[in-house]
Amino acid sequence: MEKHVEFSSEEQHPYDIIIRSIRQRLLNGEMKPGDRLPAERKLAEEYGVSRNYVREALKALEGYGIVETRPQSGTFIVGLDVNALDGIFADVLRLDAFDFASMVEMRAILEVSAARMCAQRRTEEQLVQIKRALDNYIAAFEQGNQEQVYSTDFEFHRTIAAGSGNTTLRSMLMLITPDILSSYRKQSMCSVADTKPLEEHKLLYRFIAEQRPEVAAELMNAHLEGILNYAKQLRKQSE
Amino acid sequence: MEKHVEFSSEEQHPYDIIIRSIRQRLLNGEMKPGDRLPAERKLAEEYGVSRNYVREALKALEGYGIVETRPQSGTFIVGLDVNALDGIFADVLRLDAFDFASMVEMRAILEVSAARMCAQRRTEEQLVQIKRALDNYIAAFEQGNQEQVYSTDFEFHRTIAAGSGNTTLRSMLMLITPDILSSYRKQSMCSVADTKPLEEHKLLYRFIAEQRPEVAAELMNAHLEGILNYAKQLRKQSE
DNA sequence: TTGCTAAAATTGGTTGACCAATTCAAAGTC
DNA sequence: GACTTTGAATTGGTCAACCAATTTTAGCAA
Repeated sequence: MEKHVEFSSEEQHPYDIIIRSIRQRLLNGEMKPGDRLPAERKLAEEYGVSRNYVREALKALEGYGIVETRPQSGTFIVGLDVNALDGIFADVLRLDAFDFASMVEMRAILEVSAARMCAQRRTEEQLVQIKRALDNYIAAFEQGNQEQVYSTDFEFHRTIAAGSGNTTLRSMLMLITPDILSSYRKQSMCSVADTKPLEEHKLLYRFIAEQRPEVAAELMNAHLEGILNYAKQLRKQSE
Repeated sequence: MEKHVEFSSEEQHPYDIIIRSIRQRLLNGEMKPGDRLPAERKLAEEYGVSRNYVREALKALEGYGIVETRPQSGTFIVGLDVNALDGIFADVLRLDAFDFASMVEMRAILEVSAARMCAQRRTEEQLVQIKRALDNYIAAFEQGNQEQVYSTDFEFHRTIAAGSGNTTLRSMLMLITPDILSSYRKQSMCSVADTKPLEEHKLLYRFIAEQRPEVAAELMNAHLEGILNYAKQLRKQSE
């Protein structure tokens, strides 16, 4: 293989190639759950890539629970059913291909749950932080700074997620929000001209302060409705 | 720094140290959103670690949308509000500390949504795959193989998530399920002796086949109720 | 002073080499 | 023959060095 050649957009990244290949070995029956897969050096040589890429790929697979790696011993396929494993593989390979419609839809589900749980369980300290985020949002609105509005809007929603008391929910929301934000920017959604979201944020804070879970959840749902409809349109278009 | 010293459980992994430090610089005001952070070599030298760890940490931060790295140019902090950025940092640092209660609670939220959406939108082909997973599950049950039951149960739920048509939902579920599964194993939950989940799976398949979203969602909720109660107990204990 | 050009320094991307822990099999012992 | 010992080979973990693209700077010309 040529040395020091950057990977053009046409050819796949070694990362993908390796993961796909390991998946193939599993489907072929060449390897079974529980087996130890070839050493990193071996894999690197087979695919004609550096060991770094192999390690990177294996690390990703480990993150998804497909393999376990024991130092100075080897990397092993976990003892799940082949079908189950293949399902995870499919997800790992597509993970960066989160389509926008799915993300937005998912955001709505998570945010509504977060609002409900936050109204139920928020501590006083968390409420203070939500209030602070709200104030920053209002200030950005009055200032008319579009970029600041995005940023503080994001922060407001994040504090609510934190107030849900569910660390997993919070992390998952964080996982998709940056992508969604950048999409908003491109499409110039949530213009600063529209004051409706501002009122909704204020009201949302009140419901959370008053600990009214269902009302808060409903309002959050309404708050994201515009975006949801947009997602539905996208879904229809792609059909 | 000593060479080739494995990191004991007491001292933190370089990965964490680097991320924490970058966060600190941001909070100090030493760096602002949009700034370029020091070169990888510089950071490596400062923290007395290898460049590998710096790159690993930066890659993680890039994955969470905190920084953007441009080849041969540098790594830049994205232009979000400082508060917003710090929120993400908190999540990145805690990500591997998904507490079990949160994960289980989250799983229930995701699975109920998945069941509903699956009943609405599943294609015929997806239905076939769900049926196949169900049959494997039943077979494992009759065979009395506990490990196989876990595995096929997991696969059944996965096919439903796939049938939801929402790739993000699917990926998120995949993200937490392995951890949950391993916890189940440790606690010997969902024993093969109990045939209730078996009946629920059969019924769930029927509702999805008949395209009855709300009933399917309700049943899924009931199906996970036992686990949810367990999570609530854990939450109370930790309070 | 201003604008342009080229070379030197800096950057992230990539690779090969080294390290200690583990594994495994052959030699040794009873 | 069964068990133990030992050392060589293999493993993942770590690090330093090299590469090409980019950025910065120094020099020169107008």
